[in-house]
Amino acid sequence: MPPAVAPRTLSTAEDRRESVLEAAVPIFAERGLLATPTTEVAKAAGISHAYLFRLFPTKLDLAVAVVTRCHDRICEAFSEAAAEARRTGEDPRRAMGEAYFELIADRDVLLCQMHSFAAAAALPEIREASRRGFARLFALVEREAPGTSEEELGSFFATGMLKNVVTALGAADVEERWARVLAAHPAHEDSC
Amino acid sequence: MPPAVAPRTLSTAEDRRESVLEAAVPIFAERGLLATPTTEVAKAAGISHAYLFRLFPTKLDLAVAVVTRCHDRICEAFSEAAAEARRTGEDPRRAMGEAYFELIADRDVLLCQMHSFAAAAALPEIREASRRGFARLFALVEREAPGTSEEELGSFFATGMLKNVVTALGAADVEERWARVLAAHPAHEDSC
DNA sequence: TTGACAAATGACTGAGCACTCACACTCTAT
DNA sequence: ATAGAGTGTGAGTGCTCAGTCATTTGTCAA
Repeated sequence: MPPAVAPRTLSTAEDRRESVLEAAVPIFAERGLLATPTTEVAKAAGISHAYLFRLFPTKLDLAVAVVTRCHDRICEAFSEAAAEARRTGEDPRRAMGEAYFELIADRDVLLCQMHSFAAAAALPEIREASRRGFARLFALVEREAPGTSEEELGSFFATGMLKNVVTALGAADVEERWARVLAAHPAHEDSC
Repeated sequence: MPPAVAPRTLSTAEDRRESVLEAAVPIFAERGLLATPTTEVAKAAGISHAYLFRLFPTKLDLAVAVVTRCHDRICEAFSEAAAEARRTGEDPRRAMGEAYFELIADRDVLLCQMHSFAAAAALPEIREASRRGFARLFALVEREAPGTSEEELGSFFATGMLKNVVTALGAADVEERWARVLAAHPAHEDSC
């Protein structure tokens, strides 16, 4: 609503879109961006299938919104962790890493993100959304942890991507050497 | 072929399965394990849809075979690179990293792998196949690059997972700082 | 030749799915 | 009251797709 004319409450349609996204994230996480039926999203959001398409004209529009929402959540978690670290004098980079690990523990955000990366190659709209998300995240880390070298930034994101896979595979439940070693990484927790 | 009984040529059905897998990898790479229609796989493999289901009883069976095939390819590339490095006196770990980077350049194997990781959470059969693949790969690296510390193993695989995402997002085509920095990682190329 | 078995297919089926349309209902401003 | 805009839905429509079945074709041994 660009003009300041309306002093009234938020548009209900906008609220609906919000709650639909909230409901959609775990569903897309399960089956992926293409294989998730919109009927299930509508059911989970408690609205009719027809109305879902009034709110999001196509399934792809919905998928893009879901991916963007996931990146929003990660950015949010990083910001909060960094602010907290600044307050307590902790290392902000490490705080963000830990916040990420906590965030992906519930797997919904994690899996949406992984599905979006995998689908990015085939769907330009998803690719753009994923790139935007990564760019925002990268800028945020650089801003909140100033003085981090390019080398360290690379390691930071590499570790995050490994955590993604390790979590998606449920390595914590596997009693094998590869799972133990990779789940424990990084073990050092200081510079080299 | 475990028993030495049959001195005759390979079963033709087995050959077909091979060529179907070969054709299926790029197709699953595009749309993912769930959203790829079996009709397209059959068409690409040059067989009827009906016969596809004789060769692979369900779509999930086919998907598991495709995932396994991708891990086979990676293992193969690693083995060859390590053997070559042993011959020339190069660092085998670095050789394997480079071989991986070359392998995923064509994206088919890469994308199948990423789709499988994302789908692993929801599909137990895919999860098992992915874990098996990761386990094989890990063991291979440990065997071919003996003396590698757990820390280094973690970094090795973390870098690989970052390369996956960077490649899937086509970061090489993006003129932004995040893309440049992450695509360049790791820049050091020696121990710390 | 024939019998037997494996390879292979065309033509279905039944379910699910993205998306639409005509039609309510519910506000609020006049 | 009532018009008009926005919220919301039931009932489709036409298509796609996983999986099946009856049948044909190819191969080879006796």
